[in-house]
Amino acid sequence: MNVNEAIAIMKEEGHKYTDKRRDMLQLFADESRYLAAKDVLEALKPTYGGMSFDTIYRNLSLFTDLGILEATELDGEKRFRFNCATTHHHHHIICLECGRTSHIHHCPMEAAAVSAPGFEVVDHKFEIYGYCRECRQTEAG
Amino acid sequence: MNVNEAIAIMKEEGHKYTDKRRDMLQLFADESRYLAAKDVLEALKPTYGGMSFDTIYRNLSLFTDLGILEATELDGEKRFRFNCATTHHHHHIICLECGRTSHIHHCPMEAAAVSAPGFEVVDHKFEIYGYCRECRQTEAG
DNA sequence: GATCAAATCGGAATAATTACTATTCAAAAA
DNA sequence: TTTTTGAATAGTAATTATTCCGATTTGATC
Repeated sequence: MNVNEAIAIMKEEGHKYTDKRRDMLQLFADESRYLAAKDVLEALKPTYGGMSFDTIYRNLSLFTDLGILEATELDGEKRFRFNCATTHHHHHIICLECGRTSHIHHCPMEAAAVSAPGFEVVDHKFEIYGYCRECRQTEAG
Repeated sequence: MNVNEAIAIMKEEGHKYTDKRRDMLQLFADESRYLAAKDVLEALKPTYGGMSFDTIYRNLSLFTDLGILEATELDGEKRFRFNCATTHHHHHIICLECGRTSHIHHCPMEAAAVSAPGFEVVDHKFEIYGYCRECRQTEAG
């Protein structure tokens, strides 16, 4: 998934291509980490002074529905990142300080002998939380 | 972990034993599933008409700190359940409808060849979401 | 029973998110 | 290019979950 692919999907599905949508996509492409709604507002404030939260939330929701972004919930707020699992399914190691991520190339779903007969699985989550090397060094310094 | 153990821990740590705390613990012991703050209020409303959310949140937080409850975040709200991982570490299969849980007796942390050198792990989550047999039957019927 | 700190109540404050209406604008048609 | 039209947006109000705070109550200790 890259910005052009995302734009293609968006147009394909009959959604309008606006400056704000382009810049939001570019932001997520540039930052390979989880961002909250307020982070998006903060990042686009220099360009669009009065950008509405409504716009941000609506677009985050749209992009997630279209598979362009993936979402998780951490510390009381929803966070989004560019969907990097389109080529192969994987999970994330997430830094609690900066939101930076690494990949886990092992999906436990395969190994988990699901011991709940009759249970219909619709989703799963495997995430590791902690502090990345960079944040630990900053902290130490 | 059971109610008596929980009460023992609470007293041990110098916290007062109140009717509301006893009933909250009993509620979590009876329901082996994730409950949100409002679920607790709902359940204890017949006994204590005007129970404050402050009381509920404060106690949920206390119990979690003491290791009596474990918490997760789902669909915009924090949810809590009796800590059932005191004997052996495990994860949960969670019904999105009723919150009922089953155990996953396989922790992916052991197998996950963590590919983030320098990363300090502080927590991890492995959860499977879907619909349990009971809720699917209710839905179908 | 008296004392005191902790627990609780009730309501206000905060923060994230969603909803609503008037206005603006991208894209297709003329 | 201009017109048209419905989707997108701004600005603000409403909603929901959670936390905070001063006044009051209560469990545990003496």
